[in-house]
Amino acid sequence: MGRAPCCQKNGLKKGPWTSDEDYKLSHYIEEHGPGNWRTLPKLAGLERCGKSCRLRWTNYLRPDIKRGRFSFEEEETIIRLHSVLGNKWSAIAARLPGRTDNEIKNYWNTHIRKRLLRMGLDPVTHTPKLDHLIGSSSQLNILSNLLLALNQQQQQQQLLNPQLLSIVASLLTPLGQPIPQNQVLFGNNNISEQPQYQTSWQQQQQLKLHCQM
DNA sequence: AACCTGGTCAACCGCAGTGTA
DNA sequence: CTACACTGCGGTTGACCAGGT
Repeated sequence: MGRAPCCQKNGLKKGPWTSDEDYKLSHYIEEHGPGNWRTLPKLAGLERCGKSCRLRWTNYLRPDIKRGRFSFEEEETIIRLHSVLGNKWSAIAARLPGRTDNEIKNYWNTHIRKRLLRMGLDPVTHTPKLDHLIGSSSQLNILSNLLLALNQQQQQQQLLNPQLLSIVASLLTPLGQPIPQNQVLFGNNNISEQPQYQTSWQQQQQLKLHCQM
């Protein structure tokens, strides 16, 4: 339970790695394996702490690391897994061969997070940001996004709040025309074909309340 | 050309979990 | 049971770069 001893004591090097250090580290690990990270730097002739070496190896030098841009499929996988796992970057990385948790975390924070925000989705909950929802002119788009998110969750066999579902269903129902639940939940393509939607203030408040839960 | 701003990402920091003496 | 060592993880930082003014 104790804290790891501070690794920067006694003049150990910090900051960006040189190609010489990279060579020493990867050469040593290829010959001996990582073994004990604490003793590795000394044995490999590096003036770094073990923690720094481990990070450099796992995030950069490991031979099975896939570099370059994330594919569309990878991006979709990250979004889907994040909606289930949250900020469990290592768990997400475990399902994306060749990608590191650090890389995924960076990609999330710099690309995906912003994209979701632009779409009016909360990057934490993957549900519509209700600040946008209330009084927004693009209410229908946001509700569609919510449906999409719910649909994804359902496909992943997650537990859904039935009350939330019924609220969303009612929000998307044309005035005085109840529509079958299946159509709402699985007929995303039909959303744009619905003639007219009205959302009452009470419905919005209800939804807000449920989404905050 | 110089400066500013925002995006990107490698690396660091600190905490928590686990193993062991 | 306790203390310590080691490892792993998530959040944050800061250097670097490109594009805009």
